[in-house]
Amino acid sequence: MKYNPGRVEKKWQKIWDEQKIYDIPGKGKKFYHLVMFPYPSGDLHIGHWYNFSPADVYARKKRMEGSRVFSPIGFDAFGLPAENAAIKREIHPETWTYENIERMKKQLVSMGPIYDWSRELATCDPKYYKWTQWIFLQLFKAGLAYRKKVPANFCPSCNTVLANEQVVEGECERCGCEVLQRDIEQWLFHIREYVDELLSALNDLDWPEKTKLMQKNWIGKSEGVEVEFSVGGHPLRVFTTRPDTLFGATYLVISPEHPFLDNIKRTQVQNLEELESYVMKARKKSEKERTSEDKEKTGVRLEGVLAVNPLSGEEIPVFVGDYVLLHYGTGAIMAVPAHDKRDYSFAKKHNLPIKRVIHSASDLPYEGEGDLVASGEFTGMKSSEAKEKINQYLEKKKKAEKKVNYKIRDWLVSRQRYWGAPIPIIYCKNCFQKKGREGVDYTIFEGEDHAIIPVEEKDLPVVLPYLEDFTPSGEGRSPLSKDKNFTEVVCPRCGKEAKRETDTLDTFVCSSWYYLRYADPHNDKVFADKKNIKEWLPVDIYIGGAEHSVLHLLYSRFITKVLRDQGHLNFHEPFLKLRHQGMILGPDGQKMSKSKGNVVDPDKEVEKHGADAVRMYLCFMGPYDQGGPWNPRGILGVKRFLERVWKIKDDVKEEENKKLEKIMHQTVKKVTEDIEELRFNTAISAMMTFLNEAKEPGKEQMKTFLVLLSPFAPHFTEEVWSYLGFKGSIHNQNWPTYDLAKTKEEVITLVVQVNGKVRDKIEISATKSESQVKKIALESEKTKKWIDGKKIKKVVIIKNRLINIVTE
RNA sequence: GCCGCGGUGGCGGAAUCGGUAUACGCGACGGACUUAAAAUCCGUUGGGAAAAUUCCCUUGUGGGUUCGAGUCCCACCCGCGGCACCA
Repeated sequence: MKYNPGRVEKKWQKIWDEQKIYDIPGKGKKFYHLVMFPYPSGDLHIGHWYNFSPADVYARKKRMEGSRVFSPIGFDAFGLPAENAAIKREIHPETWTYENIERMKKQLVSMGPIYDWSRELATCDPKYYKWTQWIFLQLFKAGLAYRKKVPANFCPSCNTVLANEQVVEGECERCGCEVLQRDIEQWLFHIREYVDELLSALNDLDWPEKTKLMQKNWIGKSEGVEVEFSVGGHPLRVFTTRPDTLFGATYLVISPEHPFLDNIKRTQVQNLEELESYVMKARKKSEKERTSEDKEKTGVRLEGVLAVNPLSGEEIPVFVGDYVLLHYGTGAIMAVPAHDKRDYSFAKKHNLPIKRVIHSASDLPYEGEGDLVASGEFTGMKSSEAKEKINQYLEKKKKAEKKVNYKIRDWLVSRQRYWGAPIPIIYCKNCFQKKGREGVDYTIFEGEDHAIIPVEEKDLPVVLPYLEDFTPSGEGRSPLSKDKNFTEVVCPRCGKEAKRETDTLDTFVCSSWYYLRYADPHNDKVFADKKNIKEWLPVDIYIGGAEHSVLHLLYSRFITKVLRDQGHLNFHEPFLKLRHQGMILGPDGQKMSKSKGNVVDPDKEVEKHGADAVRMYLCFMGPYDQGGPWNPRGILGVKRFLERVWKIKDDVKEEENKKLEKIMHQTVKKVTEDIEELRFNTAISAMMTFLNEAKEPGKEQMKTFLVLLSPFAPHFTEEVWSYLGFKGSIHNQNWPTYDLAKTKEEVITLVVQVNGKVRDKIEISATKSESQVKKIALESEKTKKWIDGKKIKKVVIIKNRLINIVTE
């Protein structure tokens, strides 16, 4: 009879659940095994399966090796798609989200994973986001959360702030209106405070080098100098990493938003109209447009304004150009067209002088270092020396200061949206009037000065009200601003009328600490009890997509460090070991998408072949971190493999099959090592090789083989296990061990090479000495033919593998 | 443009420290079983020459190091991912 996965899988899932066989045992070394929790977007797709099922193989093997494996799951449940679905399909975001969670849970169960459902969480649950809000308050109290005007994409027709994703080619995705950049008072986290540690601590992490490098580049530390120019009589600082090229600075460029412009605009700039229209235009462009390589670098010269180079005393023109960004460096640059390609193309376009100050044989622009030319008293020095000397010279004159700049910006955490955790802040006009600007945090809210009052911890959570109408409010405010019951509150400080913050938190805040909550998900006194944190954290292995290499992983590291500094945690890094899975492509080798019609539906595959076959095929198709195309026929290979195991269960003999002893030990070794390194594909091929040899296995051999297979095909192996009358659940067996001595071959194939070319292969005993090997090789008829009277120059012997005879 | 990763049969891929290239699987071809087909089982399967023993070629391209290179070095070509006027 053929194996019937549909019936068998459901049967065992029910039994495992009833008997709670995956409950964490009391003994053993703790092992926190984490997968990136899914966003409940609708259905579990094949990418989720690719993250979760090979990860589950790993967890199961660790468990059988005796670790207390903790493998929780939950849902990253706040976010924009819920709101979009709500508006499109007239279903409340909450209903939509929870319906999706229910469906996805069933699909997750169908994979047969060992998840501990008693610890399931969803970030949109008030019991969860109470602590997200609490974490916000910790940052606020530590001075790490602050308000600032930040430009946002704004659609003037919908009157709403748009996410980057909602801006399509500079237009609003809903109404097609041109999107503007508009400054809005928003909340930010001061992640820059932690950059040095975020950077240096990367070294100790067992993460892919690629991911570490991406974080490093994202932080983007660069050491340089701020140099003061005199512009129209006013001091203006520029940041440069190349003070050695100062003599080559032929103009300055200032960012269009730079407040410095106010100093000189009215009094000195002769082409004010041109300038203002340029600034207006620049404000419409997104940062991407401004900074795109293929777009021309635009700018407007400030007529009537000159800058004085502090080193050469030379007077040079000044431009406003949108390729200079306000938030990086000082928002102004000295342009050295001979030695910077962006300045070079700008200079070419505006016909500005290009002055070489670094000697090199190559064409301009030359961005490397070298000997200085045409640089006054610094001429002839090397770049490195000139940097020092020029710094010293300018520092003495108080015209320069060493500075470290970072590319990373502070973390913008407020969102003008409904489906998120409300920011636990109250704005009080009365408190501001009473205390004034001294001794109180204040901000502009609804156009007036207000004191910023954090919600009292005892009043958490600030519950997201159930709105019927969650369309944007207009004026770029969150839909929450329309609910007076929510916005109108009593100030916890003075007891007078006050207003609630209506922005919600970025979902990255919610997902930056969920791995802590799993340790103690039902606690309503603290975010997680210290004892539980100590029991499980930090995470021993974290498995998920490479698309989170920067944001999620960096934010989680930051929050961990903040909570540590507030005395709530005593470790430094949340994820000790990190691994990424690759991406599953459609059968055509393209990214899966509905429009291409190449989407693989895991539910259908499970129905056709069984969850075990899907799990195994995902493991087998290629290296885990590379992913690859789904081949609908490929899954038949692993399915046939399982069918063949199903057949040999009836050929199992009481006695051991001596012929299988060596390959058995080899297979145990290979599968054990490969799973540890997440090389699931080669682990499976080793089991296939074993099965190809294994006719009439002994009872113990069959047991061992089934246990090796059980992490991959948990339902199937449990069924065979029980069919053969073995006791208990296969999943509570110990992981098999092997004897290294018994994996060794007694007879090896000696490869005989003459001058590096294989000329013969001879079966010999592995115990032969080097001189015996040499004798055998030289006596071979096939070898003799190639040596044939030539003088032997050299013989190289690699033990138990190869001999290379080198002739004249 | 910069950074990172990769390029091996018809296809997915394997190959420890530089030591038998193409394991394992898919597909294809031939055979067994069957009235037939599916399923299953057995065999063949990198390319070329030859009746055959056998020989030559082959890991994107071209060079190099080495007794020996898929693996190391240099240059180039192609594909994928990330970042991007970052001064």
